[in-house]
Amino acid sequence: MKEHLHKISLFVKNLDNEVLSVVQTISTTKHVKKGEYLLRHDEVCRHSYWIEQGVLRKFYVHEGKEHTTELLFENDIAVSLASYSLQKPGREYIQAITEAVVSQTDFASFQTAKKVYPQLMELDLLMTEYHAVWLEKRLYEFHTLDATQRYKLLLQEHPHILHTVPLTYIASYLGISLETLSRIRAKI
Amino acid sequence: MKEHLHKISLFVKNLDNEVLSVVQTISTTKHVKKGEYLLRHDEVCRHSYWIEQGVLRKFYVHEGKEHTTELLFENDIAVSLASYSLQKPGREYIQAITEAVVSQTDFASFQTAKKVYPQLMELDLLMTEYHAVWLEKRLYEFHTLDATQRYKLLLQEHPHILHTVPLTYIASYLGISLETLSRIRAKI
DNA sequence: CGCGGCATTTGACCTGCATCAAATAATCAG
DNA sequence: CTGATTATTTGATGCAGGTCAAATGCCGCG
Repeated sequence: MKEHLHKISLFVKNLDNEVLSVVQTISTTKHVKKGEYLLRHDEVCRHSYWIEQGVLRKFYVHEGKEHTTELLFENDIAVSLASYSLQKPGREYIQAITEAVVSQTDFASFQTAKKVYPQLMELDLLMTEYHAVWLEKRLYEFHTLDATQRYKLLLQEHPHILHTVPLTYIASYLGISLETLSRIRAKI
Repeated sequence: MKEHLHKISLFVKNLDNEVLSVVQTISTTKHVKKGEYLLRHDEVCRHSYWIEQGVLRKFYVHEGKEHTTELLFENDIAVSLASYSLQKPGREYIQAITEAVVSQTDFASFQTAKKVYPQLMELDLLMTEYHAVWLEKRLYEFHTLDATQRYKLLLQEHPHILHTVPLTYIASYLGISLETLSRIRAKI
């Protein structure tokens, strides 16, 4: 995962100034309050959000229960891909779980810009590849690690997570009940 | 998922002939025998395989046990993304589970072609988006459906699967033991 | 300071699926 | 056709993690 991120940031570093300024033009900075939603179930995801500050989560509701699919931190990109890529309503919510600052990019504008600047098409590809590989990793972890191992790994990858993310969301992200998470924490 | 595939095939239909012929040039047809491997653990995935005929599977081995991550049919593309996108060794195997015919495209050549023909870059993006959305769907199903429901859904989406794919691989793909699959089938 | 409301823990019990072992059934070479 | 081999089923048992309920801790606030 590290290598992928490195490849992307290298690519961004080498972008032409013209391209960078175009991206600037079609993006706007947005301040969001804790608890605020950037996307709701059944809405079309018309923006991608580059997180400058704060923590967001992505989740869906199934049988009255929230399932957290992603926890998003600084420099992550929040977008509901299924909805975004086809511009049709999706099932996911995107919510700020702390005060946050995001750079919002409009889907349509970015689409147009990509046609004019192939570099942006390539960047989009790189980021989508990264997302796909991340999803594969997540599936892999669910199939090869038990709850305790997944919790430990999460702490390792995000040492500060306990300060910013409530245990409910962590449990949900790990795919376990709050009670089980509590027992895991008691044990360690 | 259907819409995504439709979008992709529409895009391919509208590709310039020049671009199509370039793709032809950098691809070669390959006949693979049942059981044959197109990729092994720790190898770099240097090709993508467009399946013209037959069935393949993608899997990895963890603690001596095979985990099937994908079952691939006609018109699917077999590639180990984590390995392919960074051209580094990966954990996955790709194996033919029936006699098969695939069109093999070289990574490096495709990379070059994409730079020359932005349409190919766009196509790659569309396919990668599709793959990512498919992975999200798979995660969703693991978290919201029990083993029986997943089995039924698989049959619904691939009615002929029982003819071509041994139960071992189906169980492994569903993330359950062979015994559990057998009990599910007895019950229905 | 004490109270109401939320977050977290603890306990008792349950269930889906894994594992191990053994019995059948299907397949195939000779 | 027959015995060996592999695929599938059936049975017995165990366990990770779920659910429900109750207890405890932790505020902010009047």
